[in-house]
Amino acid sequence: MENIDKKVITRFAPSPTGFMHIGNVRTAIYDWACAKKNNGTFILRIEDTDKAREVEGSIEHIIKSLKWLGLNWNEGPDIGGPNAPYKQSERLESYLKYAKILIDKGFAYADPYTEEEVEIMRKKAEEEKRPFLYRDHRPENPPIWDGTKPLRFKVKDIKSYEWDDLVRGHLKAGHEALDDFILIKSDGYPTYNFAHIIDDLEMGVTHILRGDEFIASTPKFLSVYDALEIKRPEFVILPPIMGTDGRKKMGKRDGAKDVLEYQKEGYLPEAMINYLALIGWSPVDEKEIFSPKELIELFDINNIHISGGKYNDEKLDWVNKEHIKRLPSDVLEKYVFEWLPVELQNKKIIPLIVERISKFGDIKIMLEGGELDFFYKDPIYTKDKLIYKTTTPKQTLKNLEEAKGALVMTEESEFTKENIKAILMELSDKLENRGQLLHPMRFAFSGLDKSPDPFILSEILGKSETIHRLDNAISLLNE
RNA sequence: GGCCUUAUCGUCUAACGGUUAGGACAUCGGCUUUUCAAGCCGGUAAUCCGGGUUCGAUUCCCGGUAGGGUCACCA
Repeated sequence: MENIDKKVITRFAPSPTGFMHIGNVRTAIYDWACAKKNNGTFILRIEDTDKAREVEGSIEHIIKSLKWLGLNWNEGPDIGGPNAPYKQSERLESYLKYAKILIDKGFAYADPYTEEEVEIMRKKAEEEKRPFLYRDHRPENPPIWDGTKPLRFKVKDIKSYEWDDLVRGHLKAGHEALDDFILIKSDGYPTYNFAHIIDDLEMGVTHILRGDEFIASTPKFLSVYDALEIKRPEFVILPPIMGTDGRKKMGKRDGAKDVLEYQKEGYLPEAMINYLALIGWSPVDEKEIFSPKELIELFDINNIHISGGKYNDEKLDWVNKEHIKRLPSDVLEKYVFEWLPVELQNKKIIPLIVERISKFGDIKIMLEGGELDFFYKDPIYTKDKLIYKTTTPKQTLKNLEEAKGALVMTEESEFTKENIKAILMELSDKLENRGQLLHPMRFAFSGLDKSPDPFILSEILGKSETIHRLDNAISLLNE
């Protein structure tokens, strides 16, 4: 409410340690939707302060993922902005500036110990079954900080912090959550705990959306805000996304895959956004299928859930299918044709494919199963396959010849599935069982146990090919 | 283990003290039908347990149980 006339500024701040998985993506979606909803600014910032864990090519990969999804940012490393640069490794001066302020205020000091020495103290505390706190070992007369030692924050006021989160409400932490943590590492790079605060301050970020793993370190952040005497942004804790199996939070280890894999499998970006938005948030009217544009309109931080949800790819498939159904025909055609060999790139077979897939990658499976072979080559099958269970070869032959006779009389321009259905239904209704005609027809066209109906098949094949395949079946029966 | 936190059908969720606890996915059944798919109709299925507060608790409070998070020179 205090931000009512203030512009909303959010940021998505991944570290370049690998690909984007659905957890990262959902955070980005909420950041994006939250900013867009309020006519605000959405910033992409790269948190590359851990050089050891950095993975080559990650930044490009992250940008590619976000672009595929259409989550466009207003400021970022690739496009710049008023608070450039947007990579933390290029913002070291800022961190140094605020580090000096903290030193001057007596809120920071050089850590004289080596990493190994601290580790020994930690182990000892562990053995004695008491929590390790660095501040219990705080040096009396720390050396002057020259940048070669870690710079630590000095907690002056050990207390239990309480604060308000826009999703979780009132939160609190024990005083042991407060410790003299490292602001700047011995390699000169800042830690997340420090860097994000400075960046958010300088970039004017109003809302920080992040996972619940940050609840425990929030008191550390608060103590920095206090020491710097700056106003903190709104905190928005997002519920975790659990993996399909088990109850563990979804991570790269268990099933969380690269979001670009979904692109490769033929999922629609708008479907990914739709489904992922729904894990941990839901609109007031229970609307389940929405476009990214509609999401922006519907989105409200107040409707973000508190507890976590499991990722479920069956529901993703359903959402994706719903989005495929809503695609304009020219866009749909473009997508489908990408997956088809040239000889199958025919508008007529699109509906037949679309009702059988939930993602475009399923087309590949149809192709491999030979489900679409009928379209460009004569089916191969044995005589007995033509005979419906309640009839004889002789009767089947008669039925097919009758049907052929009727279809031959049909004009090429009248060769639509509706007309064909009318003709064949009339004939088959006279029989003891419709299957006595319709089954051999279908088989003559497709040569498959499972296939679309003979009417649509016939329309797709066209008059001459239809007659040709009926002739093939008839001669097979005459053998 | 300490601290923090969460808890509605199998899954995602609605409910903001009073509902036959609603919807969606999945599942099952039916319709349609020559098979498959799609579509339409319908069914099964949930408030973790125990105490309070209240005329009345899914909802508020306490305890238990179970889950998650965190305790780095990672973010």
